[in-house]
Amino acid sequence: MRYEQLADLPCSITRPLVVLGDRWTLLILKEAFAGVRRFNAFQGNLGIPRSRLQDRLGRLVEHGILVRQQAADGDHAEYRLSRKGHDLYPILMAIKDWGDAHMAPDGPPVHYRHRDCPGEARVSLACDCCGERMTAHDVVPEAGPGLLAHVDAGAPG
Amino acid sequence: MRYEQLADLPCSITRPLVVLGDRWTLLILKEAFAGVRRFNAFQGNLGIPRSRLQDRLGRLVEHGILVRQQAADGDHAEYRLSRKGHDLYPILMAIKDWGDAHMAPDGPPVHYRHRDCPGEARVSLACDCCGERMTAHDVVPEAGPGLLAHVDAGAPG
DNA sequence: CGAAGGTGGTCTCTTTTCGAGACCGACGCT
DNA sequence: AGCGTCGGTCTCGAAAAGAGACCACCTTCG
Repeated sequence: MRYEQLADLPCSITRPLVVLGDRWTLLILKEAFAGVRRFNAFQGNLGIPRSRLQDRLGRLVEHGILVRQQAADGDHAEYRLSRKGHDLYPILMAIKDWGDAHMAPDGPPVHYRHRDCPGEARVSLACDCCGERMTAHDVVPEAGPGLLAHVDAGAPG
Repeated sequence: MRYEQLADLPCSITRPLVVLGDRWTLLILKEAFAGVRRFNAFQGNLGIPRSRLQDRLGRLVEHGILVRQQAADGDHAEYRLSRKGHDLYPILMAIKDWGDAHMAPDGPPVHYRHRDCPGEARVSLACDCCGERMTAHDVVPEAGPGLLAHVDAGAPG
């Protein structure tokens, strides 16, 4: 039970990771972005045990990342990305960039191409004020409103 | 044993996730980016069981993401980010952006500020050719050299 | 009608992983 | 000697994952 409590920490990296940080969740979401919507499709594509998939899909629905609904044409279930889920795309693309750079000795297995353009999707870290590119060295952490609210609410320690 | 074999798939999202996709690994790396280098510091900050930490650090060193060395001044061990590890930063920042947007009702707990600038680090997905901002809808997957090499090498199926 | 096949979903049983905390040897200090 | 800290190891009970059978429901097709 200790691990789940990490979600209470005032940290916007830790909190998502408690939801996304496991063996299968991000893989399921990757499939969802590839257009997969059906239980058996997720299961077959990933080789994930059915009970595990059931659990993970349920958790993602609980968190509002996926939405479960009956398909319009038939009556089978569909799992679709919500807006919140859709916003996870940069995370997957950042992983993709790293994978291409460091785990793809033969070059990228897949190009994530820009529609109607020779270019390719790439993630970049930049300053939202001056627009300059940034790396970890350029970053200075500083307390924000969420931290103050957390302290005011009587955080332990 | 099935799960580890996902690393053989020609997919630059799947392969990193087999390394990074678990409860603790990305949290450890988050600490590393925050400047943490010592075993006991990782352990204390995260509350991770010592044996687990030992295992994870070892795995990250094996993958060349962290480098273990004896500290110059003393003789205690240090774990530092390699170049490869350093390149993971955009992933953590993408997670941070999502956490700020969807899991921080009181606002960001921490601002990742640009040094000497009022701005803040933000991840964006853009085309590396025309520079246009992109979302999942603008992306078209297309076979790349890594996929062809994988097929030529006699991939199953 | 009844069999076949697909759907999402559940249950059981075994193996693997995780978590908590004691324990260790090496080193430094006093 | 006595104590504290360091990274690291060991044990053991608890939790999670994996495999695969099983289920009810619905279509389709003979």
